[in-house]
Amino acid sequence: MESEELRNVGLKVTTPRLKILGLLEKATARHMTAESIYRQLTESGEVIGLATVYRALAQFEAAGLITRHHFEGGQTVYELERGPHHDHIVCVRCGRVEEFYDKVIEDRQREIATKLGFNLSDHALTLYGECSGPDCAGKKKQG
Amino acid sequence: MESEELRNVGLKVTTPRLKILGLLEKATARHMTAESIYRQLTESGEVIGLATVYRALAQFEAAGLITRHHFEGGQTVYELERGPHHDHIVCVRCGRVEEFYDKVIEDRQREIATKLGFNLSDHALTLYGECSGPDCAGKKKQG
DNA sequence: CCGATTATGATAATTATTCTCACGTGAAAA
DNA sequence: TTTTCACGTGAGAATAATTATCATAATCGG
Ligand SMILES: [Zn+2]
Ligand SMILES: [Zn+2]
Ligand SMILES: [Zn+2]
Ligand SMILES: [Zn+2]
Repeated sequence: MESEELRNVGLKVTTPRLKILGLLEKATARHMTAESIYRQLTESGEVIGLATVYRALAQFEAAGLITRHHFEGGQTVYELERGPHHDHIVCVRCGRVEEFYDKVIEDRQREIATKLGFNLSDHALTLYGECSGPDCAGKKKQG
Repeated sequence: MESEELRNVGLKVTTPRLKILGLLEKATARHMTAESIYRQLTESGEVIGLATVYRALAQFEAAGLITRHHFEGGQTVYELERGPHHDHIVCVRCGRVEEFYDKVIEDRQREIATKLGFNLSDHALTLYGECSGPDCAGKKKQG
């Protein structure tokens, strides 16, 4: 139950928090912006403030329930922190996001940080390119 | 001469552009924000508009003269595109930025993109951690 | 030097996010 | 249950970063 998740991290169980967590669970879109979360909830009849969405997301992130990513183009997305760590590759044409995990890269990062005298605490790796998905395949070389 | 650089990429040689390029050359700080560039120029007596700084930076980036990086904490920095590609490691405490290049990681990225059906065009890799520099060494565990 | 074109500075407008605050709610205690 | 009160919430104001507007000014080929 989502209520448990909230209690486990010391957050009161409130309707807005449950709605937001619930939305993120419905893997409809693993990566959502604060705005899209607000919009989806509002459009489905919920009465919620955008500020509440931002507040909840910040708390969830601090509690480790979700992760935030800054992609180019100014979009900041959030996703549930379920399963192991992974990084992203974003299609610069259609915006599709895929995930990947590469042990070699992860290990190298730690080595590099150590070599430079840093105590690695986090990292952000995002690849950008054109994908071959249905939304992109036919759009080559056109406006 | 910086004027050459501008002409080579098809940009008119203007005072603001020269001042900004010049500032970036004076490796005083390899990584600068639009605001810091504006401030330094203004404080040194130049009359320049912040909008002009943003415009010039965008044009320089489009022309490949400089590169832009989005770091956590909302800071967007620009740096001259001189020498080979590199990524960054940022100290989360003092903000110090170091650069590194790792062939293993660069190669893996390309392989990963290919495997996922993407035509890799760019990537952003930033490591975060605490450094052992002079500004940080003594600040452990204190506010 | 001249004029068409492009750039610039001041400032308004946008966008994304955070803050403020009066009011509402969760949950521990009575 | 009811009480209590710290904490959460919605609406909208306030910030911060970036972009757009526009009248004026500078660039540069002729
Ligand atoms: Zn990773
Ligand atoms: Zn993801
Ligand atoms: Zn790289
Ligand atoms: Zn440091």
